[in-house]
Amino acid sequence: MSQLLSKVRDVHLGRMLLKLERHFTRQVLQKLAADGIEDITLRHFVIIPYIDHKGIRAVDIARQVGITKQAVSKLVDELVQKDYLELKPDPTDGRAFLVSMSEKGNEFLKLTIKYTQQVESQWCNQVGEDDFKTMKSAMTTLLNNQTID
Amino acid sequence: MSQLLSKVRDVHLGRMLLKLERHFTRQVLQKLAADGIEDITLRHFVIIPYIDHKGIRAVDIARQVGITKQAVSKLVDELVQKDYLELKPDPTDGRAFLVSMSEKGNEFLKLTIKYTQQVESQWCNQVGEDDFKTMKSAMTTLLNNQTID
DNA sequence: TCAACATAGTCAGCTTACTTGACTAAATAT
DNA sequence: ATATTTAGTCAAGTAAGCTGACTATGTTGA
Repeated sequence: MSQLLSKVRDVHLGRMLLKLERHFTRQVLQKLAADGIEDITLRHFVIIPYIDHKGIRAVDIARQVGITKQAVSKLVDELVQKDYLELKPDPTDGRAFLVSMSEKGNEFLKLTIKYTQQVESQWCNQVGEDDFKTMKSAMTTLLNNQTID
Repeated sequence: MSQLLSKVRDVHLGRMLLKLERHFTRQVLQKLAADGIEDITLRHFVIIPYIDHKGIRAVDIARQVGITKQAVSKLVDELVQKDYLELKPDPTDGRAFLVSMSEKGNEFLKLTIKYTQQVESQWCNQVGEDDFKTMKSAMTTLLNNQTID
């Protein structure tokens, strides 16, 4: 029995993924906080990669991220209030708004990219470049194979 | 700018980890549900690997899992109520209880091990055995390197 | 061409999975 | 023996979503 148990402990991939994600997030947030950015969490960052200069509708963010439009609406609201995002009415649809980056948003984005990359290269050093690349490409394959939202 | 954005989208490891974890969990739960087990979530399963036949105190589970003793207490309560776990007073400490597996708990555990392994081998087939092994060992290294709770 | 349906976004309230804080009772340390 | 720490509980708060009901536009097909 205790052999079974130790198997679970070591092998359980879901748990490993969860722990790693938590750690990754924590590290990036620490770096951001060190720069005085504490009004944003990586939760907000979940929608940021889907926003470009052309503008995107909340519903389209929701679809791509895989969360409800209500959740997106809340995130966008918060980010607009904090001046990271801007809203413009969609000229082609009277119901919709186009979400785009503000000046401040672009600055934040650059910083975040820098920091996520820093954490990644730290991790890369820890496991070696070859293995890190293999890990990431395996993860990419898995993500592409299963239809995730 | 849009190049930067696409970089974030592709590269952001934290997001990949989160999505994969979500998918892994969902798949295992589906298999359990197909067996009629719907009163347990992988949230519960988070503490289960730390429980053995000798018994363990809630506080020690909390320390190892990295959540509060209150959260553990709630999880244990639920699992005791559903008959997966048993509690015995700790003979060496009048304040403490020892948490251990019940019959039903052991059955559930075996099933869960089977299913997590099934999902893993599915994933393994998708990326190839070599890459899968590399991925997992890289993840293990990363988890061991950072002091996670 | 207008009635029927679909879609974008909002508001409200629920849920999950924790957290922090305050407490009791037992153990340990000085 | 008294002070401090520790195990577990109770209560309330919080984060980050969800579902459901709604309004205001937009699209479609009989």
